[in-house]
Amino acid sequence: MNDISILTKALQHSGLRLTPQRMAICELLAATDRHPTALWIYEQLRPRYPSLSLATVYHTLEALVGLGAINELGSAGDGTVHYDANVQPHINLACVSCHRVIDLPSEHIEHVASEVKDASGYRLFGARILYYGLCPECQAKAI
Amino acid sequence: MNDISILTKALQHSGLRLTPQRMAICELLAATDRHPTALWIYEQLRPRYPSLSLATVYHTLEALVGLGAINELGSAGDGTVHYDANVQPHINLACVSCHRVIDLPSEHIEHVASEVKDASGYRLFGARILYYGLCPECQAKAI
DNA sequence: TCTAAATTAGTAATGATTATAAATTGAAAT
DNA sequence: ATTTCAATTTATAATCATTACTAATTTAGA
Ligand SMILES: [Mn+2]
Ligand SMILES: [Mn+2]
Ligand SMILES: [Zn+2]
Ligand SMILES: [Zn+2]
Repeated sequence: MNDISILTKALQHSGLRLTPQRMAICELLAATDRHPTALWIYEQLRPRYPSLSLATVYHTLEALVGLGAINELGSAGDGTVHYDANVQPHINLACVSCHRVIDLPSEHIEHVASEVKDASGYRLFGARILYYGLCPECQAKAI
Repeated sequence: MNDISILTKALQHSGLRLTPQRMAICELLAATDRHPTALWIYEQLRPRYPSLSLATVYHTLEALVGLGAINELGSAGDGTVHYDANVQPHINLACVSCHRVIDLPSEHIEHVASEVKDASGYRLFGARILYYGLCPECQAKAI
């Protein structure tokens, strides 16, 4: 869904090695429109990389967040951190019942992003633009 | 900084009792422009309420989040959840070094909020509009 | 090939949060 | 006023996502 080279180049440019494990994590992050957790990534890759460690997944995600290559969205009602490989300004919608996170494109949020970049004085690493509630499916179930 | 009656009325209207502990937590939330954690609230109130339990603080915050009376912003680089009693649309800036969260008013984000409310199809509880990075003071220290 | 630093894997430790259960409170109903 | 009963609080234990640690492995460069 996103460009894997953004992720891999971020790692390489910062002097970090592009190991097979990191490459696989970047591939997965770039290919999915989900907003994965460390555990989900680990479980997806385990069949192909049986020796992969969950600690490696956490380390890689931490590195990518520090480089601004992915965003750390936080919990979706499930107590675990969700990540977003799409760092283009957009809105995320989290359902606190089914714990899914989806995207909602928005022109307004692009203005917000440049507003913050220009006026905050902060050195920005990432953004957490997320509304939480009940998705239409889970609303229907709840009735 | 905010209106305490919004918080207390939310509790009462939902059938929850307005106990002294809950009242004190709401007062603190409404009075501060910090974005407190459960532990900070607990430590602030302990002198006045020596018997207060940290569990009660967590329960009250959970209830207020469920009612949409406060927002759950997530971590500011410190691994603990920060809350925001100001649910009016605005931008939050978190410093991952000093773990402070400040507000940045924005007209654009108000448009985003109504956009999401009208077009998402979600029943919304709250928002997490937060940019993270290094504040000007921590940038200066880092040099 | 040799060397040293980076990385990984495996496991232990941490600590924020949640669960549990007994004690307390408080709003009715009698 | 007393009783009743559910809600709430407190204290403590349990959970579990994440981080820390260490030995083994990999890899880039000399
Ligand atoms: Mn997204
Ligand atoms: Mn705020
Ligand atoms: Zn849902
Ligand atoms: Zn700072």
